[in-house]
Amino acid sequence: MKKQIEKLIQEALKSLDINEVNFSIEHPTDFNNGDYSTNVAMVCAKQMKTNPRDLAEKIVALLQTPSAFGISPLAGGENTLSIISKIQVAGPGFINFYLSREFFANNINDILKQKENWGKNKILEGKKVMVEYTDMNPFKPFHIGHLMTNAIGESVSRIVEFSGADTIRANYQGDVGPHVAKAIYGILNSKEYKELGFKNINGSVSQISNWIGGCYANGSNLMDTSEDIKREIERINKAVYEKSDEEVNTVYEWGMDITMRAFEEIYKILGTKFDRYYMESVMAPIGEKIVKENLGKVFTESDGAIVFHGENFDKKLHTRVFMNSQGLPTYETKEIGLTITKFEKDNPDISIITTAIEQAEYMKVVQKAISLIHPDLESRMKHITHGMMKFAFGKMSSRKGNVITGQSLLNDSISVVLEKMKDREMTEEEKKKTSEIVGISALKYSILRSSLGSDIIYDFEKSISFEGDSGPYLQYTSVRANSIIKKSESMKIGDSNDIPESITLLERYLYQFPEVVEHSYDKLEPHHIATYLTELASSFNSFYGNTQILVEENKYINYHLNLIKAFTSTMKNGLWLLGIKIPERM
RNA sequence: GCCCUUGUAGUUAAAUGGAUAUAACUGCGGACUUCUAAGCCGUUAUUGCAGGUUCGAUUCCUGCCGAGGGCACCA
Repeated sequence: MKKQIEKLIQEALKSLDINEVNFSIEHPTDFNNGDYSTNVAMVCAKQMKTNPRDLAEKIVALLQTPSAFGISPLAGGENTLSIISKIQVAGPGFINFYLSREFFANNINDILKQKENWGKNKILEGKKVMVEYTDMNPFKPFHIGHLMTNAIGESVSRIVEFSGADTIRANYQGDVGPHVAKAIYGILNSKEYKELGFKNINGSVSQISNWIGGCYANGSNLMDTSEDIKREIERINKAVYEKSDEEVNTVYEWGMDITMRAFEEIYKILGTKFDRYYMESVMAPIGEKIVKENLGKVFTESDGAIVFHGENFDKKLHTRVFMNSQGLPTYETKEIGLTITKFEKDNPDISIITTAIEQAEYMKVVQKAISLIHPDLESRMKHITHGMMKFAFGKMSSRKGNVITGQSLLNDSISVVLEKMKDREMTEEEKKKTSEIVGISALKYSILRSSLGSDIIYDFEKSISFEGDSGPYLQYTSVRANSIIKKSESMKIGDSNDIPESITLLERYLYQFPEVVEHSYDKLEPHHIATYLTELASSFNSFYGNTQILVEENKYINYHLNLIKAFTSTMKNGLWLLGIKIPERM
């Protein structure tokens, strides 16, 4: 559509002897100003030494008459042209295009035909895209920061998938390192373990996993209190690497298994299924080899360590250590091992990593080092960063134990939903299932509704909403629409195909869905979809509130039902992109 | 000190350089009693400050102020 309008204007410009101008075609914020609008007259006015309105009038005249370039938009030519009903000059010189009744009616049929493919594009057709997100650390709790990365990463994966790519979801886990040693120290010195060993540690996988998270916090805190404990944790750390202590090995295996299973339970609730799991301990030697091979070329020795002087290649970068002076690989080196592994094994066309913003500068340096070794990878690595989740009263730290776990937040959200549903006539089973779907959507939406840059100050009352601009609002609207369709199936409905003359706001939003998906991919920002769906749902609710659909007097009933079906298709696809499911009832 | 991100109604957010800055929450007021009221309708703006570029700036550039993050052996 946009391209067709652009072509028309290009033709008109050519006949005015204007070439190579960058003009834009966009949707006016106010629908009174048409469905599409272009600023071309303002852009060219100076060059043509005329005022924008006069030029705009001239262009419109060309567009409206069969002309030298042989297209007559209003004459109903082959493809385009019965779709535009009016072209008008307005404001400082905008040319506004109004789409025709016919266009909107055809669009609804189109949506019904395309169903689950409605909104997809082919930008990434034939390409392979890897998206890494969530990046859990075994032995540490799944907290709300991970919830954030997961919601964003999953949505980005789905947007990429909708754009035609073969999508691979990846998760990178810190299976070794000081945090593991601290947790193991905490476990070994817990009352429960000391008395009866593992026999004394009961509960569900997630409960035990929480308990391990507590042990980690204890271990961290104790480390600061005595040199002996610090030395003991260092010993455990070494033992984990070398697998040299039998008791440590046993606790390690047990803890890894439990925490990884607990994560898997949460991924399942959240709707994520990873295709690849990478472990830090495996990536370390791979990265180490690469760093050593490029010593003297990319990396340099300094004070006994191996470093990369980023500032020598880009003054905005800085120096980072890749191998410390004891000869051990740092996180930077592991990142290199990870990146190279990804490209060697899966060879994605694009590799996207999603993390909090604190990793931004670090990642730039590491990616620079990698692209010096493999220049062809530079344009294929993308890093998406998002703000951090914070408490109103300071930074959250799993080391201090003041974290809100993902699970407890989910539970809070779900119980709010249950409270709202207490008077609904549903089985307990259905209530439970529904409250889970709705509770998660409230959380996900609160994360995905805003652009990725800024921090989110976490406040359950304020940030998790169930009304208005919220996930449940979108679900509720879909449920209401579905229930009309369901009811209509058991009714006798005439076969009138009348189409109302006036065009609803709902229709003016519907056809824009594929454009929004494309834009969202282009920016790699899911919030454009969230914003759009809220506008779309709001336009549906207005329509719903002002129109009685399933009544005999409604002569447009078939058209309305198709419109509603087109709406529910769009909502379903759009919410899928946000990782949100729609319940049967709520 | 240098670098990155960020600053929009009382609050939380939106706005590929466009027209009268868009919503939600809160407050106040209202309608229907019908397909789910988690809904609908009405009612509030010096875009942190000062310059610049532009026909046009919340958006781009410069400086200042505030918030968060990063800058050598943590992950």
